[in-house]
Amino acid sequence: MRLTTKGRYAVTAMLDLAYHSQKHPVTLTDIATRQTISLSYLEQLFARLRKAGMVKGVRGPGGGYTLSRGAREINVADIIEAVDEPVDSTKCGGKSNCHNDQPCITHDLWMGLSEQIRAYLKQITLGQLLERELVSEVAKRQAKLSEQVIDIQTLQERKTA
Amino acid sequence: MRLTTKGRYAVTAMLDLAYHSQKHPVTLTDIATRQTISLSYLEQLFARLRKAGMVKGVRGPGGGYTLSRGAREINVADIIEAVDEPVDSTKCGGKSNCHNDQPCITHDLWMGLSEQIRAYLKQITLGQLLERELVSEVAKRQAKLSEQVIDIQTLQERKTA
DNA sequence: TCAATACTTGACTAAAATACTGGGTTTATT
DNA sequence: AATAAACCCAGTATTTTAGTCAAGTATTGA
Repeated sequence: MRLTTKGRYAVTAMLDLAYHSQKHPVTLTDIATRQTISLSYLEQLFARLRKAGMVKGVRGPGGGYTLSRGAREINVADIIEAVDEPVDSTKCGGKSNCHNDQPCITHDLWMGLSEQIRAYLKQITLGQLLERELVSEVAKRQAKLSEQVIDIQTLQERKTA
Repeated sequence: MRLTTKGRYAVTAMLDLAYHSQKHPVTLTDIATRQTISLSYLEQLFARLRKAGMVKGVRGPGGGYTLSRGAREINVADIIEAVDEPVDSTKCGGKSNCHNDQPCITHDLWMGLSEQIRAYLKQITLGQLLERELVSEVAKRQAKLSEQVIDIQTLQERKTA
């Protein structure tokens, strides 16, 4: 899970879209001027968001983009993953030479942390952000999270086994 | 708060250091070979980490780097912020033209989210990662977090006031 | 002292990602 | 038909990443 300006652009644009596309589709030109993002860059981002099934394009005059689901069904992690290139970050992936090795331990530690962040962003939806329920909503789900979350200790034990 | 490969390198290297520098200082050459990171790149990263006061360099034969504090006193957010360029991400900063404006609302929404992530990573220390207490430790602090966390609603109200 | 060790600094560079420009084509509305 | 919009590419400037190279400086052990 990376967190770059690209992801920020995507989330910002999706927030703008969610906010304005209640009745009519919203054109990328509108979002571009409101959020001061270049139109063509938005086109690139929305091409990916469309492929990921998060937005629907409506062609022709009066067209634009709408969310393909409710704002409450779209979470931040999915938006970021849709526009970001999938990062391998494995560096040892399936290689057998990296076995019970030091690099792999710290690698697993990072992976576990990264997974935590992803799980965290997965709980936060556009709807929550717009409705400003973020704090309470997230707080409510934290108990659940601590059980769902990837168990690093298990990962470690698999490695040394 | 960005989350890039650069930050990952830094955290990985710091984990390696925390793990190995219990008795003697650890040379960057050792970390470089263990974690397969180029020595000179590590030098760049550790120059920043040293300036941030997170590590101490020990010169001369038998020298190397050690943590300047206990592993439990060093959190992941600080490591990442030490090596990453400070991202402005304001885009409207102190400009008065961005007042009660649409861009600023979504901007604030993103800032609030970003702050949440930072607060989250701030709770996670090298010590926890090494001791594999991550899941339970974090779970314990979640109740506190929900109160400390930045209140987006307040931010919004300041804006429209 | 002297030499080995290791940190420090800076300039430079290749590669990748980011952000953007500009040209189109297609589709649907009026 | 004219227009407004999505959609599609090819290219490109900028920035960041990750690394190389080279010439230092400081410290310690023998």
